[in-house]
Amino acid sequence: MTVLRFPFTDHALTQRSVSLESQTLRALLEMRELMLRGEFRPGERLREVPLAARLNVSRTPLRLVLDRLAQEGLLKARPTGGFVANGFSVEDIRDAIEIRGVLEGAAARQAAERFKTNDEIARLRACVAALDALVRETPDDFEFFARYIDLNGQFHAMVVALAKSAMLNRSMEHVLTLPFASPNAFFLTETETPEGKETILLSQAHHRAIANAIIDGEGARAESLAREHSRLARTNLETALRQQLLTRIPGASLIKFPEAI
Amino acid sequence: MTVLRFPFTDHALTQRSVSLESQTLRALLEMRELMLRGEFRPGERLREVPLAARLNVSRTPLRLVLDRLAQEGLLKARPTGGFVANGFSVEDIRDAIEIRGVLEGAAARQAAERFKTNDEIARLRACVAALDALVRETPDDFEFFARYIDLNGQFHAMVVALAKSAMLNRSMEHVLTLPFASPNAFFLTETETPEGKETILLSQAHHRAIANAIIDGEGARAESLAREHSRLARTNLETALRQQLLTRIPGASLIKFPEAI
DNA sequence: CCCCGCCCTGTTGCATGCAGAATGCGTGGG
DNA sequence: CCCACGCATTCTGCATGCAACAGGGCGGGG
Repeated sequence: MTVLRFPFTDHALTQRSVSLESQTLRALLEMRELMLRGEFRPGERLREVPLAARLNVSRTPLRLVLDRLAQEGLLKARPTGGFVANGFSVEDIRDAIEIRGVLEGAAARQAAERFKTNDEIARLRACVAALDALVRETPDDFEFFARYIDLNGQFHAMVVALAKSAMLNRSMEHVLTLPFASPNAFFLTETETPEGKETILLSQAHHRAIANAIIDGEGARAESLAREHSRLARTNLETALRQQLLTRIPGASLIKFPEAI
Repeated sequence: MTVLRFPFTDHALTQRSVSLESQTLRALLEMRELMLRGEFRPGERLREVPLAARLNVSRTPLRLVLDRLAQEGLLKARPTGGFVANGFSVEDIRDAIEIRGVLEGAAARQAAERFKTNDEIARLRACVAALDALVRETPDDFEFFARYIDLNGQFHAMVVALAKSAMLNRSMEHVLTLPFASPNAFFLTETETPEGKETILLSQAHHRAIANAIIDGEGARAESLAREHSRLARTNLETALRQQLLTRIPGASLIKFPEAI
């Protein structure tokens, strides 16, 4: 998710001319970007006035954004007012992955149990086939990365969509607001470790099996497969921890370590 | 959750003298109350100026509240701006219960798997014992109702707390912002149907079994029990539907029926 | 030397005013 | 008669100013 950067950070020139979206949305996107880039240390207090100046918005939309980020979990509201950048422990990341696994498991089961049109099945198969073809090639260039991340994200989104549960969608979105809970969070660490390639192949085997279970209506199997699939992310987390690669995952700067960094 | 009501709805008298809390919090609580009481029909557009007048706040804190309620799912932001009261189908309620079940299942399993202090175990046992004693009495008065709702809520909260996962807590809270997903949502229908008493006893049997499984470290059992436990809410939902008792659950007015009400 | 309390500055919470955009209605044309 | 277009009236998004509050530092007392 790339975010538009503006070529100026200067004076209070009327932004109306360049802003194609609302101030609030612009500020929200840019603020998320700033946080995920690690512009704020965990625990750091965020002051509205300088932030507003930095984002080129007034305090009114900024406060909306801060409130929203607090709901998403990236910020924490202080009881006395104001906000603080939130930090996440490695345990938190494990737990977030666990919850994604649980929800994806539920999604896969419901997807298996509920009615699916031929078109939906075809698109699921197509997504898996595309991933199959991609991981067989393995040209480790940027094009490959982008395509894998796209297709992997599509697959996971498709499973949730096939569950046809607006409520599940809602919960899933909520979990995924935490960047390191995303199915793609550990892709970069996968490409940089010796066992990474293996992991990607295993991951794709999971995708195939999950899709088959869904198509065949095997709910219990779909669920346990999806859960196990999410454990790959956890394995990747441990590997990344061992190899000090954690800076490669999104939102890395928000991770609090017990001792030094 | 009773909400303070103010004895005046009149002119723009400076509220500073009577408001013990922030305007935003007051407006948030009152707005939730209004929605759950059915003051807005599903799909109805909410206009800021009259609402602000009604809640005796200015538009600035009100907009924070509306934005927040939209995140919680009670409102929906229109693409062109403004908000609309959200409606929920019976399917949505089923799905929300399902997700609560899935998350509570995960909580129960993690609670079983993770370390528990003697004190925590004692408090869990005490809660179950209190519920046991309560349901054995069965004096169907208001006092009983209040106590059951309190203890039942405590039990469910305790299971989540024992999972010791801030992330799970966060997800659970998010699901529970939908009133009909709460573990207590169907209590009133339970007290009004012939099979209700039976259901309460069965529910309590579940509580006992879940607690034992957690204490004994039987994760898989705890999970499947907790899931099955949530199915009681679904059964209650179907019963309530058959007997037209759906108006007794919180947020009833937000339910959209295919045909007439 | 340490702790408690007061004052002062910086910061947040909120109200309000303004400008631009949406929506609904009326009118005219097909 | 129906549809489309334009205008007027809201309504929302946002900036700004003000007042109260927090919290940090300094001074005085124990």
